[in-house]
Amino acid sequence: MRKIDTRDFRRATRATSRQVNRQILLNLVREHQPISRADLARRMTVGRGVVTTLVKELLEEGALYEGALGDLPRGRRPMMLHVQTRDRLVVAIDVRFSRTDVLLSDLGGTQIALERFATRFGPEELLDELAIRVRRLLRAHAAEGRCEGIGMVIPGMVDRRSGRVLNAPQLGWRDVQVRAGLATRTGLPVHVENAPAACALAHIWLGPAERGRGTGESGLSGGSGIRDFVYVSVSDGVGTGVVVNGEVVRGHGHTAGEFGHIPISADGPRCLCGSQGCLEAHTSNLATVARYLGHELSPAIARELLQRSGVTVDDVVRRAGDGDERARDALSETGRYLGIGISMIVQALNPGQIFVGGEITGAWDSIEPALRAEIARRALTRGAAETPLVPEPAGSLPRLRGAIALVAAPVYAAPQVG
Amino acid sequence: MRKIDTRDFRRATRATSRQVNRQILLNLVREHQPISRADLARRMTVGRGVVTTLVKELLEEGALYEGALGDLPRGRRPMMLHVQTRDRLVVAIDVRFSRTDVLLSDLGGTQIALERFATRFGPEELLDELAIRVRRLLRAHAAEGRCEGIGMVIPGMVDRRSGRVLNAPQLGWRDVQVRAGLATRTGLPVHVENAPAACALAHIWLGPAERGRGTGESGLSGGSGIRDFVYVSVSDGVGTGVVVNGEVVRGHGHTAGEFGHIPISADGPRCLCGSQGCLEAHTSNLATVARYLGHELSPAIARELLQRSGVTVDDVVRRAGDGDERARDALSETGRYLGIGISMIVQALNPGQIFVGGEITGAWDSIEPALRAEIARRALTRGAAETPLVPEPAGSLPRLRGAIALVAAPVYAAPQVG
DNA sequence: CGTATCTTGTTCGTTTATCGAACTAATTCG
DNA sequence: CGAATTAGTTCGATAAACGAACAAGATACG
Repeated sequence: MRKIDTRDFRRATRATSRQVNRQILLNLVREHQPISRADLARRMTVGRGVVTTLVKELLEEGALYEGALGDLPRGRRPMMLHVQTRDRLVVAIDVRFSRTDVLLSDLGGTQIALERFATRFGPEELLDELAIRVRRLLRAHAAEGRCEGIGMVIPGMVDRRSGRVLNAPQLGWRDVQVRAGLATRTGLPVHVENAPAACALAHIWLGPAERGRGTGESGLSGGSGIRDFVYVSVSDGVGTGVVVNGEVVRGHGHTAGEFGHIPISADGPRCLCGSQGCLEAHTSNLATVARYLGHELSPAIARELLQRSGVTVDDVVRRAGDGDERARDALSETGRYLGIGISMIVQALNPGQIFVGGEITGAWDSIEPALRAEIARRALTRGAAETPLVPEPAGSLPRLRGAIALVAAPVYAAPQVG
Repeated sequence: MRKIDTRDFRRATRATSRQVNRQILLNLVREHQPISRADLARRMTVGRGVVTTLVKELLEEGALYEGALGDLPRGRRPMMLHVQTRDRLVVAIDVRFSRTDVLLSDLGGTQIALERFATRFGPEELLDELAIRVRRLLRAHAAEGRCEGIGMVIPGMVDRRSGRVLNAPQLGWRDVQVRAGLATRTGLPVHVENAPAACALAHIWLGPAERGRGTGESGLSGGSGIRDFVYVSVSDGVGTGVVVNGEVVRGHGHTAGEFGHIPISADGPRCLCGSQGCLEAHTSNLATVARYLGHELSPAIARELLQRSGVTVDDVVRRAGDGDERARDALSETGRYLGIGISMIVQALNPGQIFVGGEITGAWDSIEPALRAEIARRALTRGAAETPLVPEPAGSLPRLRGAIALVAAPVYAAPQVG
């Protein structure tokens, strides 16, 4: 029931049908591999002849490969098909205040090599440094012809289409053309996105991060299958990625998902954004640590306090695990405030699932009860009250997975038609 | 960048290309009529031959008709095309606590006949009554073969796919199969939807209501062109319809858009939903009248108070227009609270436009300044702060227009592919 | 008035997709 | 070994876009 945009539509040409079916087939293999041609034909309710020609095309392009023969009780044994991810590489970049991560990975999310360095705050200097490291990384792994592109996530507002960073307060950037700068330096296609939005994208395309990571089999099983969910990222800031109908919502001015700055109390602590009582001011890592130290202060004062005390969120999480009651209470209170914010998301968008990412998920048993209680208390329906909550530990590098998804998504996405 | 749903996808068949192009063409005529075949070919960047065959098909189906010859400086004069709306009728039904409206209209939204009657709260009784009235209405206007379907809007949660009302507190309905009941009684296709979501749908497909309504030319110009917006309906309850990428968002459990029950104050008035300080508790018509009468009470008490005083929102709006300072202050305060709620919508979804519907728009000059100020104060970007606000008076029957859109949308929507 | 020019709309042969039936290949069962 | 069964390929039929040629209807200009 989508309206056709008469200013910007895509007409069906002779090749469109094939493109659509090709992409459906590719995704069926992705989510059901290993799978035979005959099985694909049955799932697509199409003759096996069509599958033969589509698969031949995809094999020639290197998008699929033939594996072993399958087993059947009777008849000829089928040739099993797989998606090719090993020879299709991605450079994922995560820029943050404290440091910048550069990861060489394959399209399935399997990590190959990870580098870290102190972020340079001048955009040109950072891009120069990144270009050098990307070239070196690709050469070191003989990956120069096999890299499909660069995905880059930024803590701030990004115009994904033009590849411009609109405003990243943590980096002090405003209106910076990142895509063109890095693309000309490296000769690779570059995708830039806001970090929480990219994390949500990773859950669409790569599924939730595995606990026992590093397995040979990739995480390319194709995500949770739920097409309406919200990813809540809790770290220095609090941001969200909103997914509706299998697509990330970016809004009219590329600033959708800024749930971090909705007010949840009229007289709460002052926030960096200038407002008061924002969700972020109550639930960021800074707020949690300040609360642990016995203060509910404005971030400017809290930041100073923290530097003096030297306590980090990871410390609070660890002490909670060791049974420190004050740490558990501080985290539980963060969970309660987070619940107030998330209950608004539930009422506004009725997502099928909510992912929570960040360091505090390390103390999920301190967070979850208060969070769940607050959502249940405010929900209007039983279904909304029971919206599944899924924690994602910061150790699984969700932002880098988001950067990978930026490159993977266009490879597997539905062609735009209409 | 949409992910293909491998559990529920639509494969491209031989007919798909044509269906897509047919629908694009239909929408181009809809939004640019009168328009010639040659113009359509240029806009679609396709040969005129394709347009000829597509148009022939649409003419035979009665979706288009040929009008007069156009004028050109040189060359053969083009035959102008129009969409057929006059001979394609719709029955629109708006069920509310106070009354039920039944409207016979055409696909373009031009009203033909309107009936009103007291709502019967038994679902079966109401459906019986509706079936009788629909049949009578169609016979009286010799429209029995020309009716495309029935659109019905409900104040409550609706599963649009199955046509069930999940929960409508105002009517006291729970789990009522409305669609099947009315379809078998009338023999017509029936579409059921939550009222604010339908109002949003009307803005997608019919555009904003005209001030000087009743003009011969229909409102089928095709909407505002903005594909991300929110419709906020303020009446007995406060609800919203959320539109992302030209499509209404319904959520995982069909309850998206319940912004009315997000909390905007911790110690605010108690709401009918059981919670406290909900947006609805601060901004519903009930709340506005109570505030005018000098109380900020829970709705249960307020309802009784109102019945004793006999004052309605329309009275408050009228008195504000006459210069009553107390009325203006009460409405301004409603605007301020509405601004708090809407600023959350702006931060969450960054819509390109916000429509406000309901009786209080009759005193827009009392509402708007406080509303605008609150949004600007909380917005994170200049673009968000300047999000256009568009009032829609209750007199333009937005809910009935929503019901019409329920029938019109599937006729013109993009075919689902992928 | 006659002719060149220009634009609209139709027709028709070419290419390329799905569709479906026939065919070959590989395997198990009796 | 032969019948039955399943996988995968091939090939002719059909229907769509594509593109060039053509007819129809209008103006401009001698």
